[in-house]
Amino acid sequence: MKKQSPRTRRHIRTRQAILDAALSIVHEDGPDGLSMRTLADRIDYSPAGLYEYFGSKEEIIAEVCDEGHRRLAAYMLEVESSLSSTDYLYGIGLAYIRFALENPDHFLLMFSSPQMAGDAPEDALPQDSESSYGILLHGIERGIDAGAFHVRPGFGLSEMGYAAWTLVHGMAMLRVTALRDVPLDLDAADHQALLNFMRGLQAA
Amino acid sequence: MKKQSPRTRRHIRTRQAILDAALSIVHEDGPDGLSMRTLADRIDYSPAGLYEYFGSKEEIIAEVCDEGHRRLAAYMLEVESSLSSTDYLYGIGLAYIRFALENPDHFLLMFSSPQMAGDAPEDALPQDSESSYGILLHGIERGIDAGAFHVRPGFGLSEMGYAAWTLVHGMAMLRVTALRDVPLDLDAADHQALLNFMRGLQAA
DNA sequence: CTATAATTCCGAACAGTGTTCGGTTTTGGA
DNA sequence: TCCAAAACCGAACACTGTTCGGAATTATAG
Repeated sequence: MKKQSPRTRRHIRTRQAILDAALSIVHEDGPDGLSMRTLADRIDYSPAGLYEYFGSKEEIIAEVCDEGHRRLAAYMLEVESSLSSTDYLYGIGLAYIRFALENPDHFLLMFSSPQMAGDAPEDALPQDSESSYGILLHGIERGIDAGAFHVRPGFGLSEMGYAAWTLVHGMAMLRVTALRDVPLDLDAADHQALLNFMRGLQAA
Repeated sequence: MKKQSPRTRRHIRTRQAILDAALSIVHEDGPDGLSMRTLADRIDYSPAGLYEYFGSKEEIIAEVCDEGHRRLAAYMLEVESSLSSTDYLYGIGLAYIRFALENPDHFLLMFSSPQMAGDAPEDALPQDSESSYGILLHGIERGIDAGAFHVRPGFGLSEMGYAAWTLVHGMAMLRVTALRDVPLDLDAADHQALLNFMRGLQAA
């Protein structure tokens, strides 16, 4: 399992250049600005040449989405783990929303299409500690272990994680779609919604 | 303000036929199946003829989205208003999700694009009792008036409405995108998430 | 009833899209 | 050195939304 030949090395390099250019275009001009021709132009290739590296445009977009999920997870990993369990979970939620607000087109691309999203749902949601959902689950687990969150029949870690995910996802999604340009203090509203969520977790 | 001439009557009739056909195509083949040519074919028109009734494809889609919001509101209006305030609000949330699950493509079309959605956000969200959000607000107001939901500083009707909307929207959105085809009992998870939300509202 | 004007409708075309194919050049290994 | 594989591109195909010119239809005014 050594290094590859210079050819395959260039291959993966230009492959990455394609993905980088695709991501740039999405961030600059939105998903509609991403065409095989503009993409090829940016890296001085012919449109046909791209098909030497990807089977279709959808494949490229799928990889852009994967990168998005990695970055989303990175946002969530930035939260200080020294915080109290409630503050920590609160920070996780804010990080999710912040990623959406700072990368609206990327976020929309990741979660607007029925497929996308690297979900390998065998019989459960991805619990690996490097995926965004896994990090979220970890935050809740901390609260449970600390006795801050109250587990009850039918409402354990999984259900709490689902509830938290849907809440922050709904806030993020609405703020980049229907509530874009609404002149209200949605940060404050998010704050209150998260507090209310945790009140439910803490209730005896 | 009498009836119109037979010409304008035909005009609005074919106009409606276009919208009906567009909605059918979205439901049958998804948004990608909706092209000006397939749309024109279905009502025995030429593609160019459509531009006598709509300025662009986007205009047509915008009206399809408007119709979607009306139908979403209709789902929520079906909830028995004789229920207790908590059961009523619970039903409202389920109706929102049910609409998304039964009309995934239509729902995605309504909430995937940054613009869309008939949001006239002057300085607040639409509170009219015929919009989906207005109905949701009404459900929460009932709980407040009945003393079931506890108002606190910074967390009044508006904030509760926002929190409820984002929660059900997140559940609906994820279930038609990332969580599509996940073999889990998400209905049960939705149930628990809604219960947890209300626990927060009820907490003293 | 007859001109005239407005509306309705379509064929054809334009610029753009993703993708495929054939052929040419470049490269790596035997 | 020779050959095969990989890389790359020009041209084309089928599709998209949209525009334009003209023809057919319909309503209105004289």
